[in-house]
Amino acid sequence: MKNTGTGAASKRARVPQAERRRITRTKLLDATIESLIEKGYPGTTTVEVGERAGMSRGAQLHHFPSRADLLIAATEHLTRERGKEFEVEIKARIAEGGEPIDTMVDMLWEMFSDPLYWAVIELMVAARTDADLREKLERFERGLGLSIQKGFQGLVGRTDRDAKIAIEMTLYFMRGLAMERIFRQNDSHYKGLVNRWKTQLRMLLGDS
Amino acid sequence: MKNTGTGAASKRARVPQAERRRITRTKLLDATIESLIEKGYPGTTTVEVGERAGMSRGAQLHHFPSRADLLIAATEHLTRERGKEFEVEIKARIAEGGEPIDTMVDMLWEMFSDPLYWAVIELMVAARTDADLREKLERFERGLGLSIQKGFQGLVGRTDRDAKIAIEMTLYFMRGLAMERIFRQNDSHYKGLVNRWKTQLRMLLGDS
DNA sequence: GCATAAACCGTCAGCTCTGATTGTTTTTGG
DNA sequence: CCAAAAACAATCAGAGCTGACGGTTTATGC
Repeated sequence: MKNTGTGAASKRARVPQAERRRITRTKLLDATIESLIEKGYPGTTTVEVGERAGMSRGAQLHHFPSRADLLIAATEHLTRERGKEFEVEIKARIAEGGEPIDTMVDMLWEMFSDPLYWAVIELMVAARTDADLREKLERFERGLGLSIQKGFQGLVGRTDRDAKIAIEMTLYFMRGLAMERIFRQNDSHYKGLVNRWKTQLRMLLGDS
Repeated sequence: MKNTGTGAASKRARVPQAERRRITRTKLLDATIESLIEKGYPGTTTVEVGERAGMSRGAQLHHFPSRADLLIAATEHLTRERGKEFEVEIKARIAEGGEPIDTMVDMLWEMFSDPLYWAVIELMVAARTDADLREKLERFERGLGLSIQKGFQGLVGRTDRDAKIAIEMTLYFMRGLAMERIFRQNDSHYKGLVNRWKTQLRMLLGDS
């Protein structure tokens, strides 16, 4: 679609390097996340990822020289994906007339119960015994945490310590709840607990 | 101390098979847990465990023919260790004059923040993508859950649904909080949150 | 005691995973 | 159009892990 430099007629659509690079890397990183979700951290081998991405060994190693590079890049990939999205989405929902705290809690639970979060958990547990990974993932966690805090502040207009802690506790509760889903897949039960949490959160915020 | 069958004098203390077996297996299982804590699930190889236990390859494979057998046995080991202990311990502490709910929450946090719980988490996450392991670990979780529920019921005399759910929520909160320790090792911060939870729990129980 | 079985030992073959290497195609800059 | 660089391809050697195997020691039942 875009002629750069050369004469008049561009016969076929050449894909620029930068774009090819981006596409291939994305394919590989998506495959990594997918594998983390389905096979877990130990099952996510370089071969497994390569096959999922339909990528040759050479191409893969060209972009990510080692398995560690791949996994670390995967967490950065997650960071980009889940980055600012939260603040925007929550504002949108409130604008549609949702009750702020209910909406907040519901959105968080959607996030924690999303299959994508399994990948985060796999990486998190692996990060415990892997300093490099831990450093990257901490960035992710902190970033997401801040985004959530801001989203919340923007919606109830409270920046005090108690409000912050209330959100923090909410996140911990959600994480613990999310992990229970390893054993039990009873969505309605979880939904019930999440609803109870709304009341809890209101109390934590000193509301009634 | 006990002569079985043979004549009168038992010259030297022969170690009976059953005892040897128990000792060796325990050594191997302890080494497995230890390795899970230090090296994580993927790092817990059969060689690693064998070395930690100071055990030959043959002996190891005699008792646990495969790595999966070892890991599954390790969760059963955990189950035995952490079995009934909770009910007893909590009663003891209350008897010493501890305020029931505070004591309960403190004890739970001690449990979740114990290094041993890292092993549980490693197994839990691995169990998500491993059906055999999941089945065994579910047994562990359920058993522990029941033990905690009973301990709690015995101490406040409530068996209603709300009380049960309050405890359940407490466990989820603790689990999520425990995982945060992968990134931050700020014990006093966690202690503060745990203390706040005590208030939460009282509210959940309809106390004031 | 003695045969049997269980616990224990050390080595090895087979497999898988990783990352290195060499070669080919495609894009870019001049 | 051409040289250089980047993307892609395929094969391969090395390392680590698993589980099998044959052999040794120690306890047990008769």
